[in-house]
Amino acid sequence: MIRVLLVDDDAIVRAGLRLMLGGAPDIEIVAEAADGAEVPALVAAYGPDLVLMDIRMPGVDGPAATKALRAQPDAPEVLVLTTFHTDEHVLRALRAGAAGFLLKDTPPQDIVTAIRTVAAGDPVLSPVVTRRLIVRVAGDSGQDDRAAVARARLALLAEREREVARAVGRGRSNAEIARELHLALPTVKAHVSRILTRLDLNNRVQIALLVHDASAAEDV
Amino acid sequence: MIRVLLVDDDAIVRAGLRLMLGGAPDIEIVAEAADGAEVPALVAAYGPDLVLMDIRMPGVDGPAATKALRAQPDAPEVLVLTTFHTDEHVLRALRAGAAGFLLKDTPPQDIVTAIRTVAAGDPVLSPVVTRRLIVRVAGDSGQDDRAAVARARLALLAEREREVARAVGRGRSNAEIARELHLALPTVKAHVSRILTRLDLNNRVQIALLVHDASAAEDV
DNA sequence: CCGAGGGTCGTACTTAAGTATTCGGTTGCG
DNA sequence: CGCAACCGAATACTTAAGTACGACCCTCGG
Repeated sequence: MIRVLLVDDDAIVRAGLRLMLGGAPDIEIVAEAADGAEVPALVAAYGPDLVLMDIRMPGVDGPAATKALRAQPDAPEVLVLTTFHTDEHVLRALRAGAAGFLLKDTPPQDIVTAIRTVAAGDPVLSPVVTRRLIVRVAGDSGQDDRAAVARARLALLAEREREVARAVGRGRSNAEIARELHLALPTVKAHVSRILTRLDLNNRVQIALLVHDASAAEDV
Repeated sequence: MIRVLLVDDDAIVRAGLRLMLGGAPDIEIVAEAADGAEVPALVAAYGPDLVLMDIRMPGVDGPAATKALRAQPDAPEVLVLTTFHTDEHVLRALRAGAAGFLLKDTPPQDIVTAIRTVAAGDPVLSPVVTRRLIVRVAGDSGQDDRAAVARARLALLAEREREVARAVGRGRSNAEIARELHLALPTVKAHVSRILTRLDLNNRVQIALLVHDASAAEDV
């Protein structure tokens, strides 16, 4: 039996969902809330397996409530069910730790399926949301290559040189680098100079950009 | 009727899929290929609605074939079906333009459903893949904030100053910027100097880093 | 109308960055 | 062993970056 906590400020929506989920024998709505602020107490009281959460609510909204929830150990899974699917909403919800993101126009049967999937620990996203995520990662095209190339280039440097390069990448001046790495100023200059010739760059800004590229985009 | 082209170097896998999809009355396998190189010709000849594509193949592999395909107008949708789901595989496939990415251990019924979904234009991802995508975008946590903060700071600058800042962000020297923006060197220096004081920075490298932060992470 | 802010440029100066060359010590390799 | 690399450092120099002031023009809002 999947124990569900329903969180939506609209009583009509809650009624609709109750009706919709009533047909599923393995799903039970154990409590309801109209505000994210009530969620922690209800979760503590009823220990639901899953929280069906709206995003837009007065007071504590969905993502905020989700974040608070998921910070706890063995928190229930959160399935966000909403009318709004702007980039901001999607991102906030997923970052808050939601395992699913469905639009309210999803067919009832699919919502039931999604609840089972999320309760089982698998993620579920509406097609629109999936498409955006794909576009987002695919939009990074070349990013990975850039990062790989940058890393390969930095690999050409000696250990100490890479340290200096990283410091340059943090926006440090030669003098600061000298202090940080316990070196004399001329030494730092020598390193920077050799980094520039080795990597065929013109100035420290380009070192900084290269270092940044190298540290970006780890892979999916 | 969904017309499918089957692409997999393993004849046994193709036989298995043929059997698996035989039960679906609305799905028809119109052709098969064992190599990505054959795909363009077969697509041209049979005009399938969907290509069920393996990733690892001798010669032209799945992502390469997908990329070639999707470059054409009204190309068929591509559903990648594979045993391997490393980050690299997933990314390459999605970037190549695949609309779906399923693992071969997906239950037959779900594969059939996925084919219908993808043929209808909606994306489909295996839970593992979905989870990675979520982790990836969620992993950017704070990135957005950094980007937003960076953009807000750049917004403090006048239009011309921002242009100079962007040039600095490209690793340009003052002299180069002067040439690019048709300015005198002193003017560029004046701009850079005012950017530094306004944004409370110490040197041009930090301007570059700020510009980079600002241009990162557009939003889903 | 006049001041504020943007944009441009100039001169003059200080400081930081980058180059060149040389040196000494260490470690690893053929 | 001898050579090559890495690491640290020095001196001396050139060039770029950054600061400080002053000046001019333009536009826009009080």
